[in-house]
Amino acid sequence: MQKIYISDLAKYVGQEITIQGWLYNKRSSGKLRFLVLRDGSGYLQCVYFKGNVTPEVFDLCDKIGQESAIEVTGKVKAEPRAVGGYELDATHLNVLHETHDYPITPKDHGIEFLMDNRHLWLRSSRQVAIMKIRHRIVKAIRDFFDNKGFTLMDAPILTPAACEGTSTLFETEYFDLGKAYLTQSGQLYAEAGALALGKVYTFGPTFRAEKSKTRRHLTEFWMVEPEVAFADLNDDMDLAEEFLEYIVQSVLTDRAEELKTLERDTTKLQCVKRPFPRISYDEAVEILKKNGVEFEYGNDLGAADETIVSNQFDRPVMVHRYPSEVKAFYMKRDPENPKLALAVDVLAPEGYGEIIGGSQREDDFDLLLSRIKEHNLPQAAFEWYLDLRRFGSVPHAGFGLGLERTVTWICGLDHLRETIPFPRMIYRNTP
RNA sequence: UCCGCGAUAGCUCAAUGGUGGAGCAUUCGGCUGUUAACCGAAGGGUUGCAAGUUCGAGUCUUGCUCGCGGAGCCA
Repeated sequence: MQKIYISDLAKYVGQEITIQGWLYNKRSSGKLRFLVLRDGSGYLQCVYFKGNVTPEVFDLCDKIGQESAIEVTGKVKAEPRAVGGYELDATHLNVLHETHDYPITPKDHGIEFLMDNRHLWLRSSRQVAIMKIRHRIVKAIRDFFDNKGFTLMDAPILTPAACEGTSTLFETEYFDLGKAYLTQSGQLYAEAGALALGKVYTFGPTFRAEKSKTRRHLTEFWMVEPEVAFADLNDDMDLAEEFLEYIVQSVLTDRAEELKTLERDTTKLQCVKRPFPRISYDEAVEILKKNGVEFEYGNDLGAADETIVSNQFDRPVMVHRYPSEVKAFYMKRDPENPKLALAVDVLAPEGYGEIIGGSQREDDFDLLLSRIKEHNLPQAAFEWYLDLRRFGSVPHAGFGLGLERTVTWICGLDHLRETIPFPRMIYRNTP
């Protein structure tokens, strides 16, 4: 008997096949048993009619519980009444592992219970859809940069010191060398890479020990950070908007089914086409004032402020040239106004907030050194980084995109904890 | 860290200071087209922990633990 996956059913209409999977749900009506099978590639309703199967098989249908591992055999038929459009006229049922009392039932559950059972929750159709979209986004990220001649050059996860000096770091002992820290950004290493290879990107997990407790923060999250030599802030924004358009359109094209499962309003995603609006920090402050917000010039935009600004547009908006005081030490000052940093934040629409933070980097040795001193950073730890300005320094720029925030936005979720298989948050590090 | 809310059956939730219930799940029975199927029955409880007020506490008070929502910080 030919063993196939549910995703390939269309090719086997009228043929007898076997599928291995798990019992997702079960319904019955008199002499009929409807077993809904999932195999990771899709869902299939298997119909067992009492007159077509042995009494043993029919009894088994009643006996096995949700998530039992099973092997079903029968004839594939097109069936408009069934979800997915196909159905299995089943004749055999082989139980590989009988299961009872599976915790996650078809009714509602609370978030604490679901998070405690994250390892099982991942089997639910909604979580499967999110993971497939996450994977498609990761693939789009890699394809985009690979196709543009970027080299993937990953940064270390164990680092000797803070990359930015502000965020709190996870600390660990490192043999006889004292403390090491889990990286909070691969950027500084990406800069070294850009001066070696021209165009690079890092893509990996990063860690922040901030005691953030919101729907937009994880202590461990994935970030992709491109870095380009001979690029300025405008080049950086050009790259960011092309990148985001590519990601969103890839998901729209290839994960329509999953977006439907999530009941995502895709008309909002279809708007994500170049060019994106570009406004300065000053213009953003004007928008806030027009909307009656009491905003003190010089502060960073809060979550509510970001929502007001992004609600003015139907696609991501790029806010550039922030006051340098609220931005990181390595960002280059605007030559036309040294109080401003050549930074850009990309705010996702629909209130999803910042998904990208980027900048043109300070490429002048003396200015960078003075910033390091202003921020009270240990100069010795940054000597290698200063070397990048000692030897062949050139204008360069890059940005970081938070993967989980991007998945949250594209999936239309209200919390990013569902976008990573096993979220790490301030009050949770299990399972 | 700060502000607010919560913890009752395996799960989701009810219960005026006065005999702790329902739906789902489970078990049993019924139905030849179910779509979170439906109908009937049964089993299932140290009301988060500790103390206090009261004739009497799931309910009121205090402390603790755990969690949720929001803020700040950020991607």
